[in-house]
Amino acid sequence: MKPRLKPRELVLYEYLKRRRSLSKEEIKKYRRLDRGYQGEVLFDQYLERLSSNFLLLKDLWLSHHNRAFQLDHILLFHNTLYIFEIKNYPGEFYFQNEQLYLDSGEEIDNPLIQLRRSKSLLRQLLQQLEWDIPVVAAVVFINPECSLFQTPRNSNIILPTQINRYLRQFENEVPLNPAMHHVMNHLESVQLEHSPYEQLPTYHYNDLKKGIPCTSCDFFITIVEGKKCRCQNCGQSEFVQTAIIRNVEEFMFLFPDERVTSEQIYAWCRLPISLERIRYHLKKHLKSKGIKKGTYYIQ
DNA sequence: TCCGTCGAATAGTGCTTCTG
DNA sequence: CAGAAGCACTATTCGACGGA
Repeated sequence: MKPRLKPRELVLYEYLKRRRSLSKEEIKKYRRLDRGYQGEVLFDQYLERLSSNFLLLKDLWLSHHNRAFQLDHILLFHNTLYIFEIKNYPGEFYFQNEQLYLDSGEEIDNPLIQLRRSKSLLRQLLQQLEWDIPVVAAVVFINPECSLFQTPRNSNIILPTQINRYLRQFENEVPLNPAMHHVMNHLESVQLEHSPYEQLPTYHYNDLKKGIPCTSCDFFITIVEGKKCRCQNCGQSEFVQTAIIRNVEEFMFLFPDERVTSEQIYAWCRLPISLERIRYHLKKHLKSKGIKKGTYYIQ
């Protein structure tokens, strides 16, 4: 099973939090994204235990009549599609009049409404292609510390304690209809590249702390010993080349429009090593474009 | 056009790992 | 175990740029 990729927004926050302070709003958003991602990874682990009579699509953004919708998990069985929306909320919640509230009484978005919309749009998308495939949808509250009260009956909500029992229904599935491969390939081919609702925080090169963050404690690496560099804070050591390339990837992610030159990366890594050494690794791990002055590197 | 500066390429060095 | 091969790194060379 292909590992689930972290959403771009989450990766961006992880990079930014090491290099500048986040605002309260940014911290809130970062935590929400991280929790969501952890929930999806957790559900992936449940699915890994299932037999192999199904296909799985992860993290698809689709669009039908200009209305975008996201599907965390799509499972394709013999002749049915299952879509699951994962909620990793910790704490206590209750339903009242089709609305979802925090224990404190604050109303939050009802995932059932979002799910209903996704299901409807997916079904329309399939119908347009003349695929008459039933779609089953459910919201999975995956956090073991989540309690839901007054859950509406037949509401397609799966609570943490019900997940295993729910998934057991798939154990005796008949072999997959080969046509489902076409459905999967089609859905993959029409997926949107990014979330249309993605709101990336703004940041500027000059505001970001330069250096290479340690892989285990985020402290900036300052010690180079031979081929390895070491974190002064936790002692974690890493090959200089992997640390540089890791930091180059981060630079490319943060500044996709900037050219990766040896000088640029020399300043970005801020390691006590020569510019030539940086250049050596760039040349080795990336493709160089241009000659002499102005040479830059691409993946 | 000349010349100083900057920056990339390249040849060379020393160390490690592989192989017969 | 010795020589070959590969790798990481450095010193030097060479070319481009730009100001006078």
